[in-house]
Amino acid sequence: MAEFQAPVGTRDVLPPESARWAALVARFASTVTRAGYGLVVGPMFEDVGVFERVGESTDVVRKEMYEFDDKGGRRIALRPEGTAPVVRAFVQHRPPVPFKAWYVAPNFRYERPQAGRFRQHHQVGVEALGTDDPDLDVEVVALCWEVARGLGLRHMTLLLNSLGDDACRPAYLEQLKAFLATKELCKEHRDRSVENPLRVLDCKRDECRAATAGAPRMVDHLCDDCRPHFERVQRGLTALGIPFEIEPRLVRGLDYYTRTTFELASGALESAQNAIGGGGRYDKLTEALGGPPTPGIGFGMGIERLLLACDEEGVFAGPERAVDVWVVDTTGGEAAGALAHVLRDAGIATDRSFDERSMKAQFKAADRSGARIALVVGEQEAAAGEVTVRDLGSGEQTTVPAPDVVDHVRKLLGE
RNA sequence: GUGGCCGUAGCUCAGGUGGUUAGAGCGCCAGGUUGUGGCCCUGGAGGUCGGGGGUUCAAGUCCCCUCGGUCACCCCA
Repeated sequence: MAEFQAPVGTRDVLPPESARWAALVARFASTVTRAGYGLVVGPMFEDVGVFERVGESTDVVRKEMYEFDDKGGRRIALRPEGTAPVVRAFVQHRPPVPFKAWYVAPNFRYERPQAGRFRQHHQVGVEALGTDDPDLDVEVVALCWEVARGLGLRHMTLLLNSLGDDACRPAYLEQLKAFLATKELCKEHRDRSVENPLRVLDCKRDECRAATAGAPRMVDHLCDDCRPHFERVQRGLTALGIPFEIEPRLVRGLDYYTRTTFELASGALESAQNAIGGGGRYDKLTEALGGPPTPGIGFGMGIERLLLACDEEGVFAGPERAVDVWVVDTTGGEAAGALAHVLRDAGIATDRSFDERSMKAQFKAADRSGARIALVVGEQEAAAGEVTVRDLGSGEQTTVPAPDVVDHVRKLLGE
């Protein structure tokens, strides 16, 4: 047991697993970039207020934040979620709308780790601000769906709901509150139900589950703005061939959501944590952070959970090899250095052995690396100014003049 | 925050009722093959038995504490 280990709830992602990680991020970036989303890079810690402002009654903010005072006495929190920082940046810089951004960043939540849950986890996500056009909802939800589909995931359920807006939600909340007042709730929500009755719908405990069985549903009380908005989102998704289920209990963990909320659940994950992505519309968030009224919508997807789901479904294995070519040099190693440099300069992924190991050892290393080709520089080749090119799959090899090596390798690699 | 299970080589694990120098497989290194990988054979390196305390003539093995891992509840990616 090493003296120092990664802190509780964190882990190290090393090669070769990290290559899969990088490939996932690249895939995500490609998908959303093609839809006009630009990368936003920001701090991974913020003034505590950025998060407090957006979710006072949520677990994430109430009891899971990593908070501390920095040396200047500022109250800091490691970001527990991705939306508030992007919205804070939007309010600070006021970029032209629609502002469509994507990110990849770590999130921190002080929870007990378990399968698919960490204290530091990583999310890729998008945020789009500046319009409440339901077509944007469709675009954003579709991106989330397509990213997962693109990885090869098939066993997924898209849950959809609408939480209404300022026009219809207050009246609904009163109804819900009145309904819940006659029920026995779990100890957690006995008091909190007044503060935020929606939370009760989300509670998994038996008491609350039973109490909310016949509760009024927000989707049945949407106003004349929200109802057609929600209907258009559904029509749009249907038109794109994206299947979804209306889930009236879907509240999500953060308070800022309005209208559309959604969650992508994996049917392949057997653990309790099966949400691989989630998000929704947050039309009041910019104002809460001191900005001009600006509607927005976004989602986040958990990289760890996406990869877990991929494991379960046996898809998205990641890159097979790290390099295509391995240089074997028994003349001291300088020739390997020179040859590797030339190949790398030509865009061919190349590695080599160090420490003047035996030819046998170098070939073993070549084999283990997964390289398809070994280049051999021994005494004979060095003397003749040649290089032996060996196909590690078939075992066939030929010796060519050193200047022709790159061309030969390219041909063998099928480029 | 609460609870279950588990901590022996880099990894996966053996080590009845406590008793001599703690083992295996895989991996790693070297040799068999003084210019060649995958298969095979041989050898080698590698362990504060998570840590601390206690019981005992004697603790990997029993007791306590602690740290860590894992799974679950709540909630979430």
